[in-house]
Amino acid sequence: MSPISPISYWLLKSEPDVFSYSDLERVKLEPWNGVRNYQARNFLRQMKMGDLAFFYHSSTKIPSIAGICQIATDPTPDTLQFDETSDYFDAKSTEQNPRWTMVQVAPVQALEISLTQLRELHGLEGLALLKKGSRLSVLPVTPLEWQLICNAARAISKVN
DNA sequence: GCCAACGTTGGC
DNA sequence: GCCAACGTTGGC
Repeated sequence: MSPISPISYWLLKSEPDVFSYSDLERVKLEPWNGVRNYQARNFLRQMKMGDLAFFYHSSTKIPSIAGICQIATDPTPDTLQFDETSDYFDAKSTEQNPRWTMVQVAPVQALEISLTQLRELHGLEGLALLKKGSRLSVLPVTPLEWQLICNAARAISKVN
């Protein structure tokens, strides 16, 4: 009776100096909070528990996808928006009408492919990550793009 | 460290 | 509602 909805795919950016994929493997579960951009927030709100995401390392020597993680919860209000001591506090947010959203993420597996290698693939022309000037920290990936990237990353890791 | 691109803020 | 000024992001 309950139709199984297909999972969706995403990409999450993180600066590895702040929080890396290996940090996620260590802690096992991490709240993806502090997102304060409406477009990124709207994507967070579309996530469902069980969705998969690439974990992308930005602002680092070799910007890369570093692993796959799973969206481990449905979206909930970002607790930091209510915390007056947090940099992410938002005085305009109320418990009744929260403005910002978070999910929790869990590691699935390490998977490496650099931004340069991604740019060399054909079929990623629509991927927001590769668009000039794109600064979105949470963005959707189509099933085709997902498969293409996973296949390419595995082919690369066999060569190395 | 530079700088292009983008988002936000605030005066008008 | 416009837009200049400013702050941030993130690749290079």
